[in-house]
Amino acid sequence: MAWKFTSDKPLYTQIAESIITAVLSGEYAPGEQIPSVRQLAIEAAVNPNTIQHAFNELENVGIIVSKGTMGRYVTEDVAAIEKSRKVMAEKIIKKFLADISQLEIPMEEIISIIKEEKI
Amino acid sequence: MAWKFTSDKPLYTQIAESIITAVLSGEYAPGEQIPSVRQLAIEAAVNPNTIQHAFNELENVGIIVSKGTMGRYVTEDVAAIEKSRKVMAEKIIKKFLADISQLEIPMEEIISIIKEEKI
Amino acid sequence: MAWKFTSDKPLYTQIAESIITAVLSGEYAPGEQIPSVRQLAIEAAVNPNTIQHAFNELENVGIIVSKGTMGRYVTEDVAAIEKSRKVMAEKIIKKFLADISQLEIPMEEIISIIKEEKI
Amino acid sequence: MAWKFTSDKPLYTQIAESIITAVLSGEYAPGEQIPSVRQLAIEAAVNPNTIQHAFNELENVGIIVSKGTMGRYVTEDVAAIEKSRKVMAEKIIKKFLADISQLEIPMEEIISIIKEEKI
DNA sequence: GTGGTCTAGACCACT
DNA sequence: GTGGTCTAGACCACG
Repeated sequence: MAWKFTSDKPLYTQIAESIITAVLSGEYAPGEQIPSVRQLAIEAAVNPNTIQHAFNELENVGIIVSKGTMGRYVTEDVAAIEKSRKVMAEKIIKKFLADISQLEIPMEEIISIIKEEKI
Repeated sequence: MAWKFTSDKPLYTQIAESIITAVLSGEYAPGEQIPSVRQLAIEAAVNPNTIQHAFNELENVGIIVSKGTMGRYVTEDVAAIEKSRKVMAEKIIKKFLADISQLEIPMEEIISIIKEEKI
Repeated sequence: MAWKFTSDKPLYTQIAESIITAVLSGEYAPGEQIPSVRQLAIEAAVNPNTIQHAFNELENVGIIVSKGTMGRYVTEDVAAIEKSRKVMAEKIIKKFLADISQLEIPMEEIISIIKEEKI
Repeated sequence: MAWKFTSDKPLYTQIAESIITAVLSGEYAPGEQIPSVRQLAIEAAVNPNTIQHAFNELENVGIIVSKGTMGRYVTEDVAAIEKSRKVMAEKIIKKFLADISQLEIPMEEIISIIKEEKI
């Protein structure tokens, strides 16, 4: 896990996103235990409260589940993970389209720029 | 100008974006005078300082120029406007790609979703 | 007289400076009558008040003298003109040195840049 | 930091310039944390908003960066600092030449005056 | 009436 | 305690 932070988003959001990425990419498998708050806090060199906040977000989304004193685990519900992926994708794409449409640029041009950038 | 605000972004940002849109779409022509701070404040039902803040951002970008007591005007430098459009588009697209790439979704799928949404 | 205005300084200052330049360059000779407020206002396409304001500044500096209903004239006191030139030069240079010294750039470099720019 | 203000320029400009000077002279090192808005406000005996305004200018120039609730820092990008120095120098020199050229004083004389003043 | 600056004071999110 | 946003209200220079 690479812990690099920017300042355009809250820390806890960035941490949550990192973990989501790890789950979606399979780095954290379904049902696998997630490192503890304290351990992650040390790893990422942030305040434990921040990790806690990130975990709360992830539980709300349903990507991780807390088993009380036994720690937190990636949900075993693979469908839930896939659904999260879709929901997030739609959210991001919707925001993107809302933003970009203000610029009055033809759709084909946008797509061609995307393809270029992606190379 | 429709003045509907959300709470996910600062007011002054949303106002600045509205004006940018108006300029890029040609609603405000190059060299045209822009409504005064106080007038926009009333229209948008916000504090004049907030409008001023928005205008400052636009001046930094170079889209509008202040002529002191004679009011504010859309820049006559059409190239500057076009450049702003490009710069902003790249910024938005870059952010989008950074966000979406975390989800590990194949590029073709992303583009097809974009096309669908856009319809 | 070329009447182009920028917005970084008040109009009346720019007009006063234009007239000073005309005097210092000899375009307006010592003792020569200066165009009337109304005439200059039309020429420069500005409000007569603005010209008036500029004239006041110039009278304070002593570069022009009012002869009541007979109009305004460039002072015949050539020494006064020369003195104005020096005073203004020193003022400008002082401000320049104050500004540039903040940047901690060696003097020789500054002078060499000036010489380059001037070419 | 000596907090003496004149009234020919806005407070926030003077504050911004003070900080720039501190950065360019190395008093504030790259990556170093800058005193908080509130603290500077007390030190300089001005309203926090005024400090904030000054900081905004500096962020636009790229000399300082905000890390959200973790405070503001001098940019670690030394090249950015050097670039700012150059850009500002050119701006000041350009303005100076524009001002001084109106007085129709030979270049050599100007330079000699500068050298004298500087002594 | 126009832009611009400044103050005082409040509220919010984040750590 | 940190930055950030917003309001309300005041004052100034300019035309």
